[in-house]
Amino acid sequence: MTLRGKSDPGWSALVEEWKAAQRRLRGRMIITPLDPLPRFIAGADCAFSGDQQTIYAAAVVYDRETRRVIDVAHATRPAEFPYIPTFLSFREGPAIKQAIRALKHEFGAILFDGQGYAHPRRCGIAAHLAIELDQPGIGVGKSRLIGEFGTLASKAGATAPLVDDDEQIGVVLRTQKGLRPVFVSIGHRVDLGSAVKLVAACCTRYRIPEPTRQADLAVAKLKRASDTPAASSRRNRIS
DNA sequence: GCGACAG
DNA sequence: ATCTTGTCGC
Repeated sequence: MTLRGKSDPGWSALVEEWKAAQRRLRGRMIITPLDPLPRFIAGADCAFSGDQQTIYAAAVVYDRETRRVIDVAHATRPAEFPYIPTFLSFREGPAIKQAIRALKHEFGAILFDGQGYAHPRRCGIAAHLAIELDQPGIGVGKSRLIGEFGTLASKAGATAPLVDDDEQIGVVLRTQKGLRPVFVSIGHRVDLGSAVKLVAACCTRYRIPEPTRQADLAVAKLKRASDTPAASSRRNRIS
């Protein structure tokens, strides 16, 4: 990217290009039940180096039967796109896709950290990446991007529809009693009912479903190992 | 014009 | 996302 800020002439033209790309991807979205719910679920997440110049991504494959992570893959790339609300996938997408493609074990669906359909153009990061990878994908956001929702019970499993412009775009799901809910929306090759069931089925004792949580833990380790002063010194053979 | 705004 | 330990509250 050459233009760096909203004050640069041509910024709005770039924004329109990005929006057009999202609308094209949205046109390729396939909505269908995921049945039966797959046993092996991939999860992906990313983190940034202290100077913000490097993006670390991790992907895992989680076995719902044994409740264990059976595969982990990493990717490290330069961060070349800024964080702009509604364009998150342009920033994190390349690294996350690379990590997912590096997985060796098969999986039947991917859980992403962020919205899928629950996006202004119905193409959040989960939809964007799942469509490009042409794999079943689901968005699991820790907070809301758009949409309104009512009060939901405080017990685990409580849900409320997430609505935007008179359309249901997702489900607000409380995964643990008394904890803040997560925002579930479809990405690709799933329907909302299947998405919510799968996310709920991937939850153990934490707010975040295991595939995504394990990916978060994995990327934290990667970051620690490559972004730490001590680690850098060791790599450079300094004592 | 004034907020809101995934990670 | 990231800066950051203990601490107040259900």
